[in-house]
Amino acid sequence: MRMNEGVEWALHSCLNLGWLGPERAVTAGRLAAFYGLPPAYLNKQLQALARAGILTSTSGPRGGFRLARDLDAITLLDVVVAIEGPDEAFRCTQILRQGPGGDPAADYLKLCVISQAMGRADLAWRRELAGQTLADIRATVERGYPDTPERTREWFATVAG
Amino acid sequence: MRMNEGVEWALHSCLNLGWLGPERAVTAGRLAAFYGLPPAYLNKQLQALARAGILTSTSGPRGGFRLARDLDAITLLDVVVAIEGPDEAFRCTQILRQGPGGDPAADYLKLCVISQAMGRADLAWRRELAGQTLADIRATVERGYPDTPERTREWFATVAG
DNA sequence: GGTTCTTTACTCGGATATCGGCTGTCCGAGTGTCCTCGG
DNA sequence: CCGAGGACACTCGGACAGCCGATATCCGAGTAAAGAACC
Repeated sequence: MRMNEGVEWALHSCLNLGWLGPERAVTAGRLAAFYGLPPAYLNKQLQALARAGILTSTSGPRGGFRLARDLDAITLLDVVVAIEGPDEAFRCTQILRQGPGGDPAADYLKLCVISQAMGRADLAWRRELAGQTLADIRATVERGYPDTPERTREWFATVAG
Repeated sequence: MRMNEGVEWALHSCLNLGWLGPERAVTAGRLAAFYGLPPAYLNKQLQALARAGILTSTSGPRGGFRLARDLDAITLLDVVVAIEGPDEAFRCTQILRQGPGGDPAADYLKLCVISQAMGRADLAWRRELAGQTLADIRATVERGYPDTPERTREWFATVAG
């Protein structure tokens, strides 16, 4: 049960986009170079964010990605779902159907007590993720490392891309 | 981010072992036949439960698996960790080290705000899993389906294995 | 000089290889049982 | 009849393939900008 590595990249990239502001679009290559990530693969993740409506993408020269809305309207869950998909980790395969006394027509996703319990745990996880926005993260970072926004802007302004 | 299918099998098998009682050991083949699962693969999962101290295993004729302790001392988290391993789903790769201003010696597992936030979500998930024992599950099942214990015992007693 | 058209270079987007881990299977080590043989 | 020894069959345990999804890469469609040509 390993989460897609792109989730981490996407979260950090969204934060960076937040510090850079929505004026300019930033290419996947620039965002990848910031952390030394494979550009084409990060591009794939950013595409997923665009499909989910978290980013907007523009092609051509001076194109790239920018935030579709402010960071306080983007939760951690939004990003995770955009990359990982909406399915929960535990998937009940309804093996009770195969057992003695099992009803092939029953919906054990709802009936199976184990499925319910695992669903509650998944819900607690999602609730925690949905309770934190990227603006919260940004605020915490800026409180602990006040020069991060300026350094980030500087890097994207000076380093050739 | 898909959970190992063996977790579902392990949970259901532990419940069945709880209904059958600790007097007799039950073979992986019998437990697998109950749901029509591949016997050798279920055996692999049960081995993991034995390594984790949830089950005890005995070889030879009249051997098999039995519960190492009562169901009220086995949480859902115990079973999940036994099958999936102790690592959490989100693994911070500390990409901040590679970025400008990154400290190669810093422990970003603790410092990175994103890592902290994802860790909190994982903790909420684990807390929910640890808060429910298999005895709770058993009680809920018996409340909704009172004849399940007897039917299960009957099946294991009558069906040849 | 201004406007329009063409060329150009750049970026996203999806299609295409490659790799690791879950899924599934098989055979050997160990062990309890049953039978046989001897006392 | 009773006990000891041995053969046997059964089960776990770990070692060995197969397959699917994540990882990583590449090339084409579309586009905005820059330059050239024309008015």
